[in-house]
Amino acid sequence: MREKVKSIIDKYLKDKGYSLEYAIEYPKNERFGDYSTNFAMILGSKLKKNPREVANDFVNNLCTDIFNKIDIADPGFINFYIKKETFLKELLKIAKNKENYFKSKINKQKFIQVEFVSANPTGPLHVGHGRGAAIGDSIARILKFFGHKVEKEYYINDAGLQMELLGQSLYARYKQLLGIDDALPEDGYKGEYLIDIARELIVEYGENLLKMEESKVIEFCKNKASETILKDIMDTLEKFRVSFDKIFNEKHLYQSNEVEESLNLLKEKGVVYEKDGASWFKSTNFGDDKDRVLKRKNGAFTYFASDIAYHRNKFLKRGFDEVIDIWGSDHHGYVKRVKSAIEAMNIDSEKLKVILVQIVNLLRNGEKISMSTRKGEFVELENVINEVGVDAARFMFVSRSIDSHLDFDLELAKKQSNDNPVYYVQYAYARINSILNQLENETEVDLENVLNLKEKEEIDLIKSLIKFKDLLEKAFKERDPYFITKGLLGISEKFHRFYNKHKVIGSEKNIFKARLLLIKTVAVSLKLGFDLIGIEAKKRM
RNA sequence: GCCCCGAUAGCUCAGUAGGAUAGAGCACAGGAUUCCUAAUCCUGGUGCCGCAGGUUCGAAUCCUGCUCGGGGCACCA
Repeated sequence: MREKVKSIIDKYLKDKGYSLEYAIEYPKNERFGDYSTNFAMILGSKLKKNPREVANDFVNNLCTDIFNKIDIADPGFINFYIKKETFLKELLKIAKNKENYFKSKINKQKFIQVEFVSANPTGPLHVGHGRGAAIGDSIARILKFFGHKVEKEYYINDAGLQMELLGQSLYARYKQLLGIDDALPEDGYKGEYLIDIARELIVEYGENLLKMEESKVIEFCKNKASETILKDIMDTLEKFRVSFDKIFNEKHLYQSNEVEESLNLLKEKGVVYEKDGASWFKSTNFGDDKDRVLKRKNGAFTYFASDIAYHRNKFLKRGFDEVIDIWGSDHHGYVKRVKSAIEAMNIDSEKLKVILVQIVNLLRNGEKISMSTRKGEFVELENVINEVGVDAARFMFVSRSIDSHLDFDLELAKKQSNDNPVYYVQYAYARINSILNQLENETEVDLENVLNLKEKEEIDLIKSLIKFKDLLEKAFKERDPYFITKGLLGISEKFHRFYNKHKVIGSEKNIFKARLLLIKTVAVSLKLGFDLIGIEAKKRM
């Protein structure tokens, strides 16, 4: 619909030989029509002409019948009032095309990777990971819906010091349980979960591990701990309806020699130099604050080095057209250097989109829950899911724009009332199904029937569906599922209003048919939105 | 010290590539159900858009400086 209006304006501009950028918006106030544009003001100032004159010329040259009226308002807005019939025809179009109505065309299919969560298997996931998971998974669903080829990936840094510490920590716990006095390494992992794993070791192996060579047993503990924890992480994610196409290990980049190759590639490009016994990447050439170390004095590669290899692998080995990395906002200092490295390898850094997810504050009845490790249990994603349910959690996580802090109140997420937006939208869907359950056969509906819709609540509801299409497109283009929740709330609000004022069952036959079509179409639209953010379309509540 | 993000109603947030009287939910008060689920709907008002300048027909939005909050500035991951 919006495109229709836009194409009319574009055609006018083209005929006149102008090209300019302008806005078409939904006016905040209903009395300014259904759509409004500022192009006359922009063109007016360009041509040094009165915007009203420009607007008048546009209106006088118009030939289309989709509008009821067109107003020119000060200081030069053009307000379009769309005919009721135009909306009703649009409703038929949605009803006919179902989900496909909401898909706008893409120029070409791209092969896109979405990499998210990527938490090291050194401990359970916390709520911050949960937000990243909900966002990443939803983005992948949205991209797929619009026709792109998508691969979801989880990256594990299993080559570094952290995993070593994990192994040592587990071994220490194991010894402690056997009554041997041993302290956790400094900066070791203190969580309870390692004690549980240590117990499993005792059940399986008794005291036998003590007989092994120290380096071997730590290696063994490292693998045991990471495998166990990774499995727990994946279980939690599965429960959260998040799955991955691939788990990628940092180790692989060393085994396949890709870290070395990447370093050589950068050397060939002349952006690596030696200083103080270390190898440095000249990232300042690409706008970074300072140069970064790739290979340390002690001969070990930095995490950054393997990350360069990883991104080279994504673009050059696997050929993604676009890569979306979803990181916690505390990693933002990292963006510049990774992009620098990508550019140094002659890859268009625009192809890498790093999405930084803002932090989550977990609240209970408005009180902030401490994030300290002592109370660590509370902030575990697993516990949150168990407490409030997957639907509420996923909805909450994507219900604010990504770069906005999120206050997540556990009590609110559980409330079964209109405070809670999750139930508000799900309830709308359930109400529709409750009506449909009481009916038997499908009825054929045509324009003739639909023309019977004339109540304000009916037209408003249709408008909310049309707007949903714009919001989906926005979610797609901005790569932010937040806009879907916005659309779902909009449709639900209009539906509840309609429902309270008008009957479907028992209304006059033609009206009944038309309303039935209307609510079925609403159900299809809601269902689509639910699917895209991974929440359940409940038929009863 | 340098860099990034934020600051909008009592609270949580929108504000769509500068536009019309700055919006929504919650909270608060009152009302609606003989009838498709009241987890719903209707009616009420609230703002130095952090501060100060600038750009222009027009700024919450763009520019500059400042204040406050969060985060980042390793041969850690």
